[in-house]
Amino acid sequence: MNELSFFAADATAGLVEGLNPQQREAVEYRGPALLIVAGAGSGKTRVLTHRIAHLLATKDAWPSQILAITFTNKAAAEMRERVRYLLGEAADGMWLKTFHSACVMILRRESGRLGHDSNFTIYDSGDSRAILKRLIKELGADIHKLTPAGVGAAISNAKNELADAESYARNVDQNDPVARMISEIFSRYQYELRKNNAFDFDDLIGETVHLFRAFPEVLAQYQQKFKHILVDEYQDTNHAQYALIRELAKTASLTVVGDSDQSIYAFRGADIRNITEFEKDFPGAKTILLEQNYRSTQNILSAANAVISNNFDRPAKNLWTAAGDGDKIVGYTGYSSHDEAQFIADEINKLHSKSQGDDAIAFRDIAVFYRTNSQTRALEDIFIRSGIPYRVVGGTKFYERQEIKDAMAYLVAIANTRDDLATRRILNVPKRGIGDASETQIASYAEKNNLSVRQVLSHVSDLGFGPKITGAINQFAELMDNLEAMIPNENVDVILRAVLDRTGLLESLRNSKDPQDEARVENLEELVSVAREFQRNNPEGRLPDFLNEVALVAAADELDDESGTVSLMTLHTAKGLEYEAVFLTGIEEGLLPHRMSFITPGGMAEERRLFYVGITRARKKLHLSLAMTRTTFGESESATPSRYLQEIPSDLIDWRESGSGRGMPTTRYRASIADDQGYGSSEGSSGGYGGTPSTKEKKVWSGAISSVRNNEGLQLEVGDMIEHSDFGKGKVIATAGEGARQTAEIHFGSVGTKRLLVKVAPISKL
DNA sequence: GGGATAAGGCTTTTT
DNA sequence: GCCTTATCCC
Repeated sequence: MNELSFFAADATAGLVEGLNPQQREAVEYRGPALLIVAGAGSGKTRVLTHRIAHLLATKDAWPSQILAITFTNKAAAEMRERVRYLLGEAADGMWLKTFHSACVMILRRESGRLGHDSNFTIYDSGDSRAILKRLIKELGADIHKLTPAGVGAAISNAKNELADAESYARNVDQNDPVARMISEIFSRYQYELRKNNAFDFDDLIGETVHLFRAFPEVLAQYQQKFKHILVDEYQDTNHAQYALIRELAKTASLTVVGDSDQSIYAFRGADIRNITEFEKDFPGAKTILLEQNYRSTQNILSAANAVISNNFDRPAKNLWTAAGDGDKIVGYTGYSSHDEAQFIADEINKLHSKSQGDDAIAFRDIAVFYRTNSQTRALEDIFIRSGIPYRVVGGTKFYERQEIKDAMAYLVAIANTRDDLATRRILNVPKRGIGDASETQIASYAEKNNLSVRQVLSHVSDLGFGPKITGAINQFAELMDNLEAMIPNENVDVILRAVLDRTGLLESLRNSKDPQDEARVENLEELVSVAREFQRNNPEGRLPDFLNEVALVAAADELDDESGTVSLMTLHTAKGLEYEAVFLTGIEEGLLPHRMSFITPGGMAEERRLFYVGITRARKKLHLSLAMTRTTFGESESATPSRYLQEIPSDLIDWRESGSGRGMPTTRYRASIADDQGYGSSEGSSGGYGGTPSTKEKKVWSGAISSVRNNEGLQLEVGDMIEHSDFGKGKVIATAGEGARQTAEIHFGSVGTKRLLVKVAPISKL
């Protein structure tokens, strides 16, 4: 149906054509507050885009008066595209952004009031961790067993609750030395951010709220601007985001869309009460339920409903579909994660094969989900071997690669000269003879004289370095000045090119013997294309704009709909997406639910929602798989099926036989977990399968699957001949210790004599 | 200053 | 099993 033609006939009728009554009401309703409870697959994106288009078509709002918040940049771009299609023209001036990018926009304009320059840097978690690591070391906080990740989480949680370092300190038990240490680190961390002219992810939201509260005239400006505010995935907003919306929506009409059953970001501060208590929060709010699912077959929905109904304390809700039952869900239990992966690869090949005729599913319509990123290893191994084209979405991200971070650090350092973190990162990259000692000296001079590291570079004569180092520093300072001078006039890709060429970054990689460096060169070329692409899309964009965009890319943003590859991603990344065929992997106790959730209040319910999100991503084919043994830490441990599996009515699942002839969790196993709803009480319960594979079978598998370097059991004696993967043949001349701790002194001829830990050394006995 | 090697630590999920 | 750090040596 061509919605455009309806629009031509009547400005608004076409916008509700083909919608069900609830959807239609959600599009047409006008009032101060509207909550759209949108079950999985109930067409909420459609409703949201049609509502925006409807607001514009009825002249209830100008584009510039609309603020719509989505979870990812990709969702925002998609929504803009769809609104444009519906209206037949671009709705320019509309703010269609993520929370973070909307806040960046505001902060860039108003940063002066907060003591920042408008060219501030956005620190990602890696940057934060680097600062925290240094502070922990400086303060000797490691004696309290404080880790950068741990302190970072504490600070992040505080910021999500809108606490700053001072208020955090006030609320801390002063008799608790650990708590006092954390609040000290918090305060110094915040000082570092300010000094470097930087915000971390949480600050983007929190500081915007603080800005609005400290400067009512600024808030008033934005309140006047936005007449309609729409927020997607409202169940995953945290307190800071809630407060932001609350401030802005005081004078505007607010629409929120969400589903409390899909709230999966509690660990990031998401507060499910934001949505469950919306009606209390905004008296007179209208609530509309979307319960008809247009995505999945009945079997898939029934499984999803059955699972989620085990969460108590949730508003009753039942998704239904007019589509038929469809195929049964396929279950599979493998010996090992590699066996599981092999099953998935085989199934994917079947689904994709031409023998399926018109039902053949394209690779891009197939997705594999998992709980933790480390699960990709086995999947990738097997997919490569099976020749299945795949793409890992998220995970070790492009921008987290060392060479990319180095190149980006140059760009950041010239865009924001106050950013010492960036400047210090590249001071000696590539190697130019400014080592650790010199760097520390420069940094402490900066600290003493209240200068940025960059400024110190031009005081080099005061530092008393020898001529060699002085020369290197001067050269570096001049290079940075020249690059910086390019910013106002040159395109981003040109500046990046100059960074790569003039700093010697590319050259040092090209001359390197490390084979990995070849890939790094390619990655840097890829970065240049990214910059070029950015410049094409944003002809007016300057370097700081590019840095913004790059800092805020989300995992799901990388998805390329056109690619002919299977997508691999975490369950968290999968939120909001849908596929013809879905594989849910590692449905085991300890993985889903994850063992960390056993000790987290509400963890079991949140993990169940995660499972629910995964199930509801599937349109036609759903596969649930697990492994009997899983390798963590290189140790192979036996795994038990997830308690969530037995929440699915057994007639919905067709358990395929595994290699052992035992495909499904047995009755005995089921009985053992049947009444287990507590937190973690099943850990250690041995239930297991009708019988775990024999030791022999296990050995065969672990041998077949891995290139594990583990010489356990290998005992060496003086006089033995061995071969080492790097040093070649050698002769044992002495040994010490026993078992796993045995060491051996081995003479390798011309290479010399080495002392090695027998268990882990890459050696074999001849 | 810089490279190589071995010991130690660690994994939940992300903007 | 993989990544970061500590230590040794050139």
